[in-house]
Amino acid sequence: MAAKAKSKDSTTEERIRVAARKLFTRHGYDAVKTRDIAAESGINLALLNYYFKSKEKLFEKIMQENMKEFMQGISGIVNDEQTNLESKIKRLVEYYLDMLMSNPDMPLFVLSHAKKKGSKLNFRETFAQSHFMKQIQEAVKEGKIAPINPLNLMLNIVGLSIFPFIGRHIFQNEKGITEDAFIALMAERKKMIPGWIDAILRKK
Amino acid sequence: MAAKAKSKDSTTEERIRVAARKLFTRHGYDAVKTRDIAAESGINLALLNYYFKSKEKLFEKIMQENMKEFMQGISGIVNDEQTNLESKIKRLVEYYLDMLMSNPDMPLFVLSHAKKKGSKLNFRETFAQSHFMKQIQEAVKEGKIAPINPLNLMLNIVGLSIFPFIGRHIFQNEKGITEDAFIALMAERKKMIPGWIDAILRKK
DNA sequence: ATTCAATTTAATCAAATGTTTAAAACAAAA
DNA sequence: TTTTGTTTTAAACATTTGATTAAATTGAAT
Repeated sequence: MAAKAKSKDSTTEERIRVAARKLFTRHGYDAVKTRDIAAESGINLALLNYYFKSKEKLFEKIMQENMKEFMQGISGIVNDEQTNLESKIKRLVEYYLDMLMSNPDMPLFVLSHAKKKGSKLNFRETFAQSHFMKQIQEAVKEGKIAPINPLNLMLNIVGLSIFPFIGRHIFQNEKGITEDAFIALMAERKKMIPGWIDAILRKK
Repeated sequence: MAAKAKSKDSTTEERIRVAARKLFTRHGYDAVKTRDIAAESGINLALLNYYFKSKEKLFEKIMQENMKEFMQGISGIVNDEQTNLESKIKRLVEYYLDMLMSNPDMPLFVLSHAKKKGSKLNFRETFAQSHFMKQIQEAVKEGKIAPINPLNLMLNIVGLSIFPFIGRHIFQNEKGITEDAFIALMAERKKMIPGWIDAILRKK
């Protein structure tokens, strides 16, 4: 029974998928070979084609998963009619910081592959029809916040949240900060970014 | 004479270097094949090895060039003792926006490869000993700006400047904004970012 | 136990890839 | 014109790569 439960938790297909996700997310499509994935998942090379038909098909699957995870929580937040603008901004920042703390390679992967057909990722579209966008426009009209191009606001929220993960290797190395310091820095930013965005919005 | 002048402007080595820079910057190391570079530069495949010894050596050369360009103007700006804090921020933003408008693929390349040995890119180090850093610390001490971790300030300046280029494919596509709109958006940000940073620094 | 389907294995295949080789072509100097 | 050095060319090489194949093994149903 224990053996059966273990088998259920780790099917061959699942092991391949997990290994592929790890490698593709970190290194991208071309740098990762089918033999790398086979080794990482502890399977025979031919099983990759047996279960996923081709390297490319496997990659597309991983790409969809990553894009979905990157976007998944956003819709709920930006379309929630029970929260105000300030709260939405805070939740967006928290969503990204939490997600990326557990998967720091994700944004670089997502942004590197956003141009591929099939990626189906459109920030602008997601925000354009949202309740969040309405709230911004109303606040500008009521003079509660400084006029700002909604796309710029979106870029600022996402950029301030994501950029440190994308760029972490340019300051996290032997001459830079440690892994622990990076984690502390991100925790600090998680708290500070909503305030920074607020300052930008209230700029005179 | 005209033929001689032309030959001087376009040596085989130079043509290979230019083609390689274009392709590597856009697509990265593994996705670009030696035959791609040969085709792009209009040379015989073996010349790549004749002039640069190996694909890897050529890539390292391109990587150094790109890293250098990415960092080159910064030192001058952050160590200039004749300009104040506000002016330095403005010039940093302008430096990046101008550079990246003419080479939008650069940041993704630089950040993707920052972890490779030989990349010799360290933001934190560049800023840590700078006059800019001193100015920040003094301004905080004098209560002129809100206390802020200098690394966070640096990340905010660079992130707000660079992120739209890194992320442009997630909002610049058939369902998103046009190339012209992107250029206009960047021109707008070039003007707005210094003010946003200022608002962040003066946040109460 | 037998049969059939599903999964796994190891070898093979065809094409791609970075590199090397040797000869041809070119350029410069004597 | 000849010699020497440099550059270019096309073919070949050795290895890598994604994919296929056929047989063996395993698992499920009868």
